[in-house]
Amino acid sequence: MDQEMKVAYQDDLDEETLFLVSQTFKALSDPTRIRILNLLFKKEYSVNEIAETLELKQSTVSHQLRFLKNLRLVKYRREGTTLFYSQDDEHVMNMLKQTIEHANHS
Amino acid sequence: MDQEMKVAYQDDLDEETLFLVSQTFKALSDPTRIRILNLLFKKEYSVNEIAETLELKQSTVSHQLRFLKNLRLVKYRREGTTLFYSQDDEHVMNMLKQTIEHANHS
DNA sequence: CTTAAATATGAATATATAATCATATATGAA
DNA sequence: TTCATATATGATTATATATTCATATTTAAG
Repeated sequence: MDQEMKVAYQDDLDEETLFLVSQTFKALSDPTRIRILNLLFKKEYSVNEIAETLELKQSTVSHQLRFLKNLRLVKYRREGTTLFYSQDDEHVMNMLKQTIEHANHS
Repeated sequence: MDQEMKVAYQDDLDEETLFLVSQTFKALSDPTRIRILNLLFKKEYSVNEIAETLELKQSTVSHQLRFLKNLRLVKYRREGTTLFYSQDDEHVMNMLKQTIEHANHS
């Protein structure tokens, strides 16, 4: 490896890490997604239940769930025509919980 | 308080919390800001040092530092015409460090 | 095979965001 | 005061994002 590249990168992050980290935090940077994940702390919810509870359009919830699903932050199980979504990443959910608590008593 | 409002809000977050939490994560959702904060793990840097190290425009760095400063994630001290920026939020920096490590061995 | 219910999807739109350029401001030295 | 250096700021532009509407798809029931 070239000496100059080493120097240039020694205090910087590689692209893959940067992408993964930024995507993870981006998932938690939108109020709607935070509200959805906050629901999923306690139990699983169907798409419609989330929409009703949070007073959001069904399509809004579905789009955001797809986003969260792609990042493997949520998973679902099917029961007939109903899909029950639940959390699927302990690390991220813990960060969210911590930050909510941090924000609450500040 | 109205019964209906209670019901609507019981599993939801209040607006202020939601704003604080989303802003915090938004700060960490941009690759450029992540790279800047990643530098500040080790030591303080001037604006120009950050720009040179990360090969960014001076104005880009300055804009992003203002963003991070507004959220009190960084602070600075002056030495002549030079401003040295450093980290100013342990909780957020720990989250970032954890997530970088998590991303690195995955 | 039709229908109803639940969910997903695509297109459109409005808004937010990041980077850049040009320039302003601030500090200290001469 | 003049100048050089470091940093900040405002305006512009390009891109990304979230929401919405309309409609498609999927599943199970009848």
